[in-house]
Amino acid sequence: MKTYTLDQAKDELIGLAGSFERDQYETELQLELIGDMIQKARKQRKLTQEELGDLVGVKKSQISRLENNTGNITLDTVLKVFKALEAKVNINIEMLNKKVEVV
Amino acid sequence: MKTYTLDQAKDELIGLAGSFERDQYETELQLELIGDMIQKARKQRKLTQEELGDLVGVKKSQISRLENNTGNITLDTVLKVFKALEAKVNINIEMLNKKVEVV
DNA sequence: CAAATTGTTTACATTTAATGAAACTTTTTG
DNA sequence: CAAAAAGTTTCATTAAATGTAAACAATTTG
Repeated sequence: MKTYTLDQAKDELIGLAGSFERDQYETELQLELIGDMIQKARKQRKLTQEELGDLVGVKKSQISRLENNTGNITLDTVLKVFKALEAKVNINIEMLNKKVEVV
Repeated sequence: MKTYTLDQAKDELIGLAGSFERDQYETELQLELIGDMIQKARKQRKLTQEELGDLVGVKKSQISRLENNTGNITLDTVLKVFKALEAKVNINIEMLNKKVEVV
């Protein structure tokens, strides 16, 4: 596998490895985690990288790169991949410390 | 302003325009909406595009492009901008129709 | 209304994401 | 273990994101 940080996150966010108690993964958006979420979703679908690649319309090598957080993925790519995985992507923006001027 | 679709979304997702009842915006991730979320957050902070640009480290023209959904933003940029806006970005992946093979 | 501020668009350069092909590595299977 | 399958990495190319500056346009203000 890869780094420990990812595994920690996975355990915490997705439940124990191997179990499918949840079908919804939520976390703070981080570049390093998006690839992992792709991989997790792909494995849940029991697809190989090549199969997912076929669904998305790219080669398996590209899927590998996306999963391994090479570079800096674009939103378009995120959406394409999760659409192929029949997953819905939600985003949530939380404003911190309400410094809003009350005019 | 821009298109009606965005306004509809805003009304539905963020509450009536002008009111700040919510400080959290959540929606299905769409390329066309991310720019709007940036703009909404920026305005909530009472910042001009130039000021936000300074915080992020880019020119105001770039902020404009991001808000107007020119192109296809990268996750890195998404994170940079919302960090400057002191906002937390959460992402949520929801697996649809559980086609998971039960091995 | 005129000036100032704010936001948009364009032109051009630079960087980088996306991608395929093929070699290479790792894992799985029989 | 050997073959097959799955995954990773390298090399090269293309397209697009990003950056800056400057010209424009729109909005706000006095």
